[in-house]
Amino acid sequence: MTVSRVINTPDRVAEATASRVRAAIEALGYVPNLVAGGLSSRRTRMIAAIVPTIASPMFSAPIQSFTDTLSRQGYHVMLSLSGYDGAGDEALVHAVLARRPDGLLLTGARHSPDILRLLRNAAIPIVEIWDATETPTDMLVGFDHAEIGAAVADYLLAKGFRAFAVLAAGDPRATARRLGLCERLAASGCPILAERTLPSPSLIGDGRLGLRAIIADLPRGTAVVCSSDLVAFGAITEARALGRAVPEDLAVCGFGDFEIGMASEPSLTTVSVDGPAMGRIAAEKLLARLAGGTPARRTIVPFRILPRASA
Amino acid sequence: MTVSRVINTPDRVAEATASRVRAAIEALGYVPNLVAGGLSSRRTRMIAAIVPTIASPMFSAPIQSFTDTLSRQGYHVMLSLSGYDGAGDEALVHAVLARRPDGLLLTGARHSPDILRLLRNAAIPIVEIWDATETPTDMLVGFDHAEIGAAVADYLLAKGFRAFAVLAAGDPRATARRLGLCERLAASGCPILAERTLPSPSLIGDGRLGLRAIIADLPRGTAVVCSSDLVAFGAITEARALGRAVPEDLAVCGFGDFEIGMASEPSLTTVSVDGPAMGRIAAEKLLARLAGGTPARRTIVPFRILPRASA
DNA sequence: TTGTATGCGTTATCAT
DNA sequence: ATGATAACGCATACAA
Repeated sequence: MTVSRVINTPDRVAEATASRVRAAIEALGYVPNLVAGGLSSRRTRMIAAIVPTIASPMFSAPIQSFTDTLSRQGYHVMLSLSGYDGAGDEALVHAVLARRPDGLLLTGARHSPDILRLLRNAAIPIVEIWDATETPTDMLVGFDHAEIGAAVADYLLAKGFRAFAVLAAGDPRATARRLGLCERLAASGCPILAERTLPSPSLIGDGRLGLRAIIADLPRGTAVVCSSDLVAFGAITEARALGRAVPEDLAVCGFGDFEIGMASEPSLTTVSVDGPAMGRIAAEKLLARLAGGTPARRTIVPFRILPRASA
Repeated sequence: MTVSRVINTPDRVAEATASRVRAAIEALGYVPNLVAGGLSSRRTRMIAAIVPTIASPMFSAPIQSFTDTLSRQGYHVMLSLSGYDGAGDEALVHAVLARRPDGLLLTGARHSPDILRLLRNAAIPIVEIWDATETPTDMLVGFDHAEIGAAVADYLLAKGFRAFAVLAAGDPRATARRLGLCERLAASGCPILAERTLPSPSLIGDGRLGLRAIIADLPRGTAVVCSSDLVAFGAITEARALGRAVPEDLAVCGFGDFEIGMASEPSLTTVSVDGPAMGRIAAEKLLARLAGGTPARRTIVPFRILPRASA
């Protein structure tokens, strides 16, 4: 018990005793067992995070800052990669909760009833990122993808574009952006000349292949809206390889403000969303709750369209 | 005890009993507590991984496949990001070992004596990646960075280049590649006209800035060797922006075979190392040991130079 | 300031 | 095939 106090609440131990204990700890190479500590105290000081993948900056950036923020407060992050297909999600959540994390980060806010039941029974703080439902499971930090799609439409319409094509991944968030875009374009009477669904996560190569598949249908002056900067970079690369000038002949708009967009030639018009901030805020919400506070249930992070050279 | 058997060794339970137990599990929403299980069995079924960052594909790719491989076998991965400065590494390892992981993945094979003592006392399988020392702490999967540097030198010398510049990050592995390169070039009597140390992890922007800083010193025909494809992509971008043709005027060579190199214009000559394979093999080594086997202590993954358009 | 008793929720082991 | 008992290594609560 005295050893436990030396480690966790050194103030409550006489300095003479504490230094004897520390000497013994050093001599023995003692490493406290947090598994036992977690069982006893019912606090594991561990946070679980479930994201589809870390192979895309869309998730590696928030997870990086999420982990950084939590580890500064003595928490560890258990990372689980769910993929995009949704199969096995319930088993994954079950397995994660079996570790008794003190808190949980989830991607997206739509879950099956079975998963919701698991989450509620777990009775731990949960933060969902990358989405902006009005009714989060617990807490949320994200934004409205449909709104972004509409904003992109408005931007391109204001720039004078009247013909459009879409290269978008099929996951829920990319789909929401696509629908927001298409709805706004339809309301303006503008046609979608071609549309192509890409895999999630989509890479540069998917953008190249996607553009190649539709380019014959795209007259001069078409704006190609892409679901990520990687896709957009691929689309630009392919368009130029096929002799179509960007933006004079084809315009391209991305999403995510990844570093590649700034170095692209021409530089990439895109939507900036602060991924690292999302991860940090998610961590802060969990920490606040674990400290007994009541952080805002719902934080909408700003986005803004970055007009650059490609559209 | 019967519940435990239904969950872990269902074969040893009568089917009638098992189904009653399963019904109760379902009715109660019971989720087993792996913290208690781990304490009792002294197996946490958790593997810890320590890498500098996941913001670079250099590490996110291996970690992705490492995690995938382990989770298929019922293991969870606890991810810790160490940064590159080395400060706090001992505290980090200590904190990680306090969770009693069944195995550990580390980046690199050089550790302080204090850390080595911690690792040995932990008495768990350890696999080090991205390095190729002859004397791994336990197991290792990686390659010899100095050898890669020398191979790049040979390739460029064979292509006829006689003037060189280096844009390399300062971390131990990038440094090893740089030294291997410079040694070989020195042996061939070729000068390094300019050299620039970049931050770790280096991004596209670092490549741009780095090249801009040295470009005045680079005559036509210089080969610029970069410590990653991101740096190389930045260097190409900057060179072209400054009116220097690639590869006719300046040649550029990268490292890592990231996707961006294929889409780059001109396409990027680089060194291909199979990051996902490294992560998978690391996971397989740990799994083999945990299953009582004796996998090879040391696996060297192949690399090869990919001659493309930029050099 | 330090020490003692107890319980956290499992699994290993032995008994039936 | 199932049950009983005793750890596992800490932290909580209380006592001294």
